[in-house]
Amino acid sequence: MKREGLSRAERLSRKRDFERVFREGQRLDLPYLRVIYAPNNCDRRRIGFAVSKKVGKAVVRNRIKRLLRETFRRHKEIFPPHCDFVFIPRREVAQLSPPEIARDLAEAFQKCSSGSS
RNA sequence: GGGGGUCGGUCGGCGGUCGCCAGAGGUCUAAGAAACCUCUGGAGGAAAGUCCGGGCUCCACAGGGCAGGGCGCCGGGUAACUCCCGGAGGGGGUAACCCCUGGAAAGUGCCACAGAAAAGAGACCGCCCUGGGCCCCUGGGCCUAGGGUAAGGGUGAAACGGUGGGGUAAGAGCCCACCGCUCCCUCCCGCAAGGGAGGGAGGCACGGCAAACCCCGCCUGGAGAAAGGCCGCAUAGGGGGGCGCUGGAGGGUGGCCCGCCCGAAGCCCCCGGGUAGGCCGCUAGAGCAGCCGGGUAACCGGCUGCCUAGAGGAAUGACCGCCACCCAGGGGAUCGCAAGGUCUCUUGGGCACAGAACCCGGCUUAUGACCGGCCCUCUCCU
RNA sequence: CGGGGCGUAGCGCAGCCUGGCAGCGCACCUGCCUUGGGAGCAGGGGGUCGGCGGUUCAAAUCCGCCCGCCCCGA
Repeated sequence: MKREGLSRAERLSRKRDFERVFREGQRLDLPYLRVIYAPNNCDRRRIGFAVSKKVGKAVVRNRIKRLLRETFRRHKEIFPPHCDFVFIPRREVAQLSPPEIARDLAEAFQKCSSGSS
């Protein structure tokens, strides 16, 4: 598999996958983004989106998903392995760039893992 | 040159790094899947809102009536339309041009406030006549009762033709002339809505609102791609209730009735329980481009060429560089008396609205900028 | 994909169907009462009727289009 690729196998596409993450997952909050993640039993990280219509029109929602997908694709190493992630963004995400989001997420995951260990 | 009207077109280009979706081919493999490689294709004029109209699919056929809903000058276009084109009448604008459209002499209803009166008119003030009383006194004034009067005043969005004359106690289409209006007839033009001309009748009746009920005419069965079809899995069987067992329960998707069809022994409802995975539908079509022909036009016909996203928790992207385009500031060159124009360099900023979810035709709404055609108007020069 | 509801004063709501006055409660302001406050009493101010058009003499109300919020069904 390509290191910086993002194929369909790396995405969540079933209602029951989403429901499992929401039910069993941990929360990670940024001012502009909430990530819920839970361990899965496959050998890779998978992502999914829950973007409310309140965030914006279809163009804005699509842009947010693309930015977050790009962030994940370029910086998979900062995410915990063997987990499913659901991103719940706020509208401010549309104004950010992938490196900024990656920096904030890396910091947050760092703090989270050091706090739990 | 300025302002305006109208019709149409375009959505930036090139390159780089890392990626996404679909299809085809290949590598690998016993085969398939996965993975990887190559090639090709990959958002819009509104893809939007979901406001109309169709196609398609299912409901036996999509049949009749009622209810409900929609539309409304005339003719044409179309698969169809509430859309489009052409015309008619009315209104607005100097004009190009734009906007509006059945019936109020079938009925019902409403027209607040103000005003005397608001719709088969109406007497508040005023004007006039008559009776009575009082006052100055051959005439009038004031008060009062009855009557006449729609010319004048004032109210209102709206007050039941206008001007002039006759007439009268005062007035009034009461009568007359002209203008306006209504109805009828004939002729001409037009498919028609309607227009024009001529003649006749009528003193004039018919206020407004149907985006109030309504009347008239026309259209309209229902649901929607989670339509629908195939495969797989499941439909175990627990509890309660109802109606039937042979001219018949019940069912066949929309409100009712009829009709029609299925249904001969079971069927229906509620609680509880189970399922919600894959494939097809899914993109070649009222298709797009060019040319020719018909038509004032919308549009139609013929020929040739082309294949142009099709998928899900959702692809068409992220970040750079260069060049275009627009705006603002500064520098230079040049034309000009000047305002300013043209070219060039540079700095900064801008480059909208918006993302296919079965497919088309429209409507509506959101939008930065550029390009082009035609037309109107004002100003200047020759 | 289909359907429904709401938007009126700072807040919560009537009025809309059947068109002419925009109203109610709480809150706010002023005065009285009280040593002061609260309560009470009396008086008062405040609304582009979500926006833009249209019909009408007249629109919160009727008819279009748009905006925002909320809720259903498959």
